[in-house]
Amino acid sequence: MTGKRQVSLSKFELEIMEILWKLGESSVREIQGAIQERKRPAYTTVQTIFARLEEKRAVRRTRKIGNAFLFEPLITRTSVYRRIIDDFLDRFGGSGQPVVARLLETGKLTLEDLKALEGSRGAPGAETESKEKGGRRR
Amino acid sequence: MTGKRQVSLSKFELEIMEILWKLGESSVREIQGAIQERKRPAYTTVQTIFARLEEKRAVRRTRKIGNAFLFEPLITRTSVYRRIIDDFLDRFGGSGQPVVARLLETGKLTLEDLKALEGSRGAPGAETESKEKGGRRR
DNA sequence: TGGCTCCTACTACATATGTAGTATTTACTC
DNA sequence: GAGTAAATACTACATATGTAGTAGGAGCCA
Repeated sequence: MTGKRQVSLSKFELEIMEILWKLGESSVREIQGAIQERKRPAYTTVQTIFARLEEKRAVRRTRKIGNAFLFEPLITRTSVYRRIIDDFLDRFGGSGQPVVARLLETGKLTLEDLKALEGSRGAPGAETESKEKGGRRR
Repeated sequence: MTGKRQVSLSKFELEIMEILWKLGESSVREIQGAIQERKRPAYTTVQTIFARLEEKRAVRRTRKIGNAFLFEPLITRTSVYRRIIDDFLDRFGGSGQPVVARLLETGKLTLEDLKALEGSRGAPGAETESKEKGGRRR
């Protein structure tokens, strides 16, 4: 492989990326506006994050509308998830058991989810990537 | 509740705590010695971490042996796990699905684990706390 | 008691991250 | 073309974290 170095995103960077993945090509203003009002940071703060995301090669400028740039993601949500999850699991000595236990405990994961996952297990091509549609609850 | 504020530990701090939970009351030297040689940091580095863990009320000094202090954990492994896992899940909008998918994908979680977890689900008192004995593989 | 060794207390410093201000520049409107 | 609004580019700064050096005190051995 040529480039494709594993980017690691901070919490806030990830939030910005989530919105960008959802909205697609967007301006800083649009992204900022899409953040929940309660936690909406200053415009320049979002801008700073974009600058950092550019450095990390996570996004790039596509074109200019008026005097504002539009950005688009350069990395997939799945690849980022992978990285974060793997990093995370490392901290637990590699076993996912406690994680899943906690997931069930808090209801973040249901038995139906488990069943579904068990079923898809081993089906070639049924990678995480194909599951991105999964409804996100909260 | 009086105190018991949620402590958040950094990656390295957690590693130190893991060793301390395993060995119980220990000196800085013992902890440092227990770290894999390949990644063993300077003695004073471990000491610095202990100072920070003290500030965070995660450990405390018990007594002195020779001119060295002994430390013991003040927080449980489970409570820390809870915190880390919850923080982590927050980043995913709350759904654990992709996490478990990735766990299965990498083999960090087996179908047997899932089955076991499914079984224990709903059994009152069968909280994560009671599972700390679970063998950690790596 | 004089050293030598080991430990503790402090200080230091780079990088990452959250957060935002200021100075310039760019575009559009008259 | 001049004015104004909005973006960009650059700078700044606090906190967290990884990492370790240095100075000075405590114990122990001869």
